[in-house]
Amino acid sequence: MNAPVTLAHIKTACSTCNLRELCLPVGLKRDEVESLDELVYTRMKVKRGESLFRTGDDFASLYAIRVGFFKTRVATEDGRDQVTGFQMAGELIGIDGIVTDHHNCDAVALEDSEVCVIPYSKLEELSRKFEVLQHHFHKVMSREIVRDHGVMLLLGSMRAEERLAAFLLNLSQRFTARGYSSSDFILRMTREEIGSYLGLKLETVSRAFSKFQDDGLISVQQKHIRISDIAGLKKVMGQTGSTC
Amino acid sequence: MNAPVTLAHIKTACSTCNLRELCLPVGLKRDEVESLDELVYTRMKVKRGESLFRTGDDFASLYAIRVGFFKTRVATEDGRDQVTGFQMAGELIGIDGIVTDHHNCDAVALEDSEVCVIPYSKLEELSRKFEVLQHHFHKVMSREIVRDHGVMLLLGSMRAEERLAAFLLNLSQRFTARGYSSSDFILRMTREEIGSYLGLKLETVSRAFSKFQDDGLISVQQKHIRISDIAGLKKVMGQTGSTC
DNA sequence: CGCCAACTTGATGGCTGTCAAGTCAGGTGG
DNA sequence: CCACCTGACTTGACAGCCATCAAGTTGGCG
Repeated sequence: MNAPVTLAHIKTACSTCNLRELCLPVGLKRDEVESLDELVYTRMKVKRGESLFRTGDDFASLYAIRVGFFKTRVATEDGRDQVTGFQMAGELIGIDGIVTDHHNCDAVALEDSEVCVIPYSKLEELSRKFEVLQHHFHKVMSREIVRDHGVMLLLGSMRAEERLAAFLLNLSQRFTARGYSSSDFILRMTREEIGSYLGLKLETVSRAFSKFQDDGLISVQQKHIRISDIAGLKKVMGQTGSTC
Repeated sequence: MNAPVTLAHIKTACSTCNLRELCLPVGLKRDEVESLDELVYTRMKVKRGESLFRTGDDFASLYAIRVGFFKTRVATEDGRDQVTGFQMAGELIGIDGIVTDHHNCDAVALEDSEVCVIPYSKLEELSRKFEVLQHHFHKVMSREIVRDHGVMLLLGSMRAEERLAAFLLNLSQRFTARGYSSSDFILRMTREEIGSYLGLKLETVSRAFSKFQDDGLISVQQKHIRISDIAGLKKVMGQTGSTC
């Protein structure tokens, strides 16, 4: 009861975090999770609109999102940019920095957020000790690669409405995994950011939302989305169009 | 001279491989590279058109390309597919399989090829022993993620000619790194495969090649490409078009 | 109450997909 | 050695999807 447990320690313990079913500790046993506790020294708050890191920043840590919502984006010299992902609680960002020791994208908070700072050198060190952690970390990176390939498929071969349907279904599924409604949620990003992610202009995104609403698949009220016909959305995503 | 060195051993030693400046041993010291030798037990030949692995196959190994050229592709149930990359000598494929213990894409040889088989469990085991190997493997995965983000940028925000210019410049650079001509090479893939990778139809790819030739940037003779104006290609890639 | 960013909706145009016909190169068999 | 065949490629004509430009609406916030 009176054990010398500091507030800071409580605050940063993976073993007591309510995200442990989603975050790095996924699938680890109780004592293994406890070994992770020493991985996370600090937490950081990032206000909406602020960057957690930017392209070119020195890379030192990965970040596990504890609360909030981020987007990552890459840019070219000539001003073009592309949203490469939207990340929510329990997801890990910053892996892009390992290869060059500098970050290769920007991570921007889309709402007031909080992240666990995971010093990368510490993660490598613990990975050498704990096989399960090592394997889990490799899985996280592999999953990101597979996810990226899925986005390529979307960008390379789907039409506007198919892309948006896929996007909504993906969000829905991820909200479900976090215990939120799968059919009723608030978008944290603008039409323009959705468009950038999907390779579309904001007007096209807006039109597709309206179309889905007219077709009775969803109802849209600005950022508030309610999905009324999941099967219908899946059908939109699946239809190849004209080619037989 | 008469040391009992088996042919098999010679054949699979990273420490004597002429790709060691490109492959897993990149940046490792001599004795560290030697520790990799036990990582690679076998080599495999894959004939042109054959698959090294397919979606759904059990995952057990990564593959380092020793000779040849591959494409990887993902597909949806409804028949759509997308080439996610072209891999050449010294590059590592199969990472997509870690997350689910099953491969998540197909890897098809575009010419008669040879790969080193790297048992994944062995790689994890050695990674726990050798910090440098661990870090290097993480870098390989991180690089793949960063590369994928670049492809997303290409697919999401570039026009047909910009995409093809970027593609040619990327190939050129990778050939250079392997000691081949940067301006004169044979494409191993068809127009359709290039199109799939770039999110374009084969006719559009063909037209863009012809346009580049008319503009004096390259000369095209079926699969034989000669780049005559690298700077010109870079300019094509850089031009944002109309938006200012 | 007014301002502004975000969003919606309409009109128009262009890039690229689609369909079609023809060319080229390499390999096979007579 | 030549004719033929096939897959890959090129080129043209046309159409459709989505970008662009423009105007108006909504909702949040000072």
